[in-house]
Amino acid sequence: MNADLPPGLRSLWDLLDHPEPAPRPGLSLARIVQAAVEAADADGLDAVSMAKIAERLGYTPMSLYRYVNSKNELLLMMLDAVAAVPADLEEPCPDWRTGLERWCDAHWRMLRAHSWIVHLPVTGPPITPNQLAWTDRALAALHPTGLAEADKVQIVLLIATYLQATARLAAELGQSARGESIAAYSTLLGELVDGRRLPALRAAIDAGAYAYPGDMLPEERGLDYRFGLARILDGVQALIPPVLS
Amino acid sequence: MNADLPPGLRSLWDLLDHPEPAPRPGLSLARIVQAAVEAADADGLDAVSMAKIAERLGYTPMSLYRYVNSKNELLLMMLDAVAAVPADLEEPCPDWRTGLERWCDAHWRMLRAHSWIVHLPVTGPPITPNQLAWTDRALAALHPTGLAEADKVQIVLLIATYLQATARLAAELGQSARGESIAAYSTLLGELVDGRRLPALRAAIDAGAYAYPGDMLPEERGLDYRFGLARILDGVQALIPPVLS
DNA sequence: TAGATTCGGTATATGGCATATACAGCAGTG
DNA sequence: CACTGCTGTATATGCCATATACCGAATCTA
Repeated sequence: MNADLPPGLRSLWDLLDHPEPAPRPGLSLARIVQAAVEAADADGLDAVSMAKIAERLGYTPMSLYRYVNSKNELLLMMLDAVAAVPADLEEPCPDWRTGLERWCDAHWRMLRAHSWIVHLPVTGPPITPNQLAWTDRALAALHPTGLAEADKVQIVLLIATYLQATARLAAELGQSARGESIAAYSTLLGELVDGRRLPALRAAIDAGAYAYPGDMLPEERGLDYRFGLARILDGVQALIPPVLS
Repeated sequence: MNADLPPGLRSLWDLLDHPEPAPRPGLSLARIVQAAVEAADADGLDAVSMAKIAERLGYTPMSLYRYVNSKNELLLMMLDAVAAVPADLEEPCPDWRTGLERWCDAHWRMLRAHSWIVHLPVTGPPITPNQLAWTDRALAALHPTGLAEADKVQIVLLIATYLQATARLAAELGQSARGESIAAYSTLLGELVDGRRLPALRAAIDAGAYAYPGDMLPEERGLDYRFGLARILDGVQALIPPVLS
């Protein structure tokens, strides 16, 4: 509309529709990262492109490169911005198991609150400050076990990768709202699986191992990390030499 | 039936019952998938674009769309093409633990032989024929435990996600040849980590938990899945009610 | 056998993407 | 005054997936 408006009037009319261009106190790294995180939280990683973030801030795409060397770097900064370790994890817990469970709970909440994290293109091993802070807290939680440092590191790796992978699966299954998609998944499985070709899987399906009652909340639906975590922690327990009392 | 099968998968499952008609000269689905797998094996997923695969076959980019509905579908087919379950997993193993270890060994070999698998953009929960075949074999391996089907499913999920995540980490760390990059990683950690801020991590580093002796092969270097797997299996063991003899 | 239809492959174009390069205004500073 | 650096912009390159229209040949149909 307003296509043939004389050039001088154009800006006047534009001012009517968009009263204020925008109060722009200037670009900054923090504003860029914040805008990118907001976009990703709302619409997923696809909503994070240099052009879209710049537009959201009222600038041109190239302007972002004054503050960020590449999109990959921006993604890393988004991750770190979102991965602050909550304060209540700081207090040491005498019981290693509940300490680790608390750690997992906090970590899980973070992953689920920003589910784009699990879709980030992988650039390298964990190295951002907050990633290392999470590692540190988990190692601290394992301190009461008296295990060797190398073992503790492996265990933290095990737990962290497990949480991440489970969050990823949960994000995939839960992306259509309200578990609708998980129901579709289980019925789909039921149709596809041939009992002659895949007898064990067929038996599991028939036993209802994939059918979660409809009145469960998504978090209670087997997308939960708790079962797997319990197995892992049992395995860790078995590694700790029994205390002679 | 099969009402809601995603479009890409339909053909994958249909191929099971009606194998491909004839390998005539000219383009074919099999040739496309094969070329794409070769490209990915050699140069990673970045080498898989419609144009590049077409060029590798001596055709124009759009020609591929006669056989494949989208690139995503092609990626799914690549995955399934590469994920055949080896025959020696078919024989049942009376000892569930060694059965699962064999399963993991085979799965790990597949993941490491085609490390692009762990970088595939995630499209949904596992649903291709061969993915389900792997699940079936793992469930079968767990049969001697006598556990509930739902528990077995969770355990398989746990193990599979763990393997995948570990393979992903291994791919990242090992991408520059010969563990050079893992050495760089550990020295980098040593420089970054402040003992006041991250005491537990600092202690682990100082204890050498991240320093792998240079004469180890990459597979023995803590990028191994065996430690974590042993913990998981110990945890599974703890779930099995002891047999009264 | 004539006409229509289908099939395999192609040409071209659209819109998105990250980002290299060059440049314009403006701040301050000598 | 000229100079320098800082911030944001304009433009362009090359890659990407893919929609649409087309073309020749084979195959089917009347």
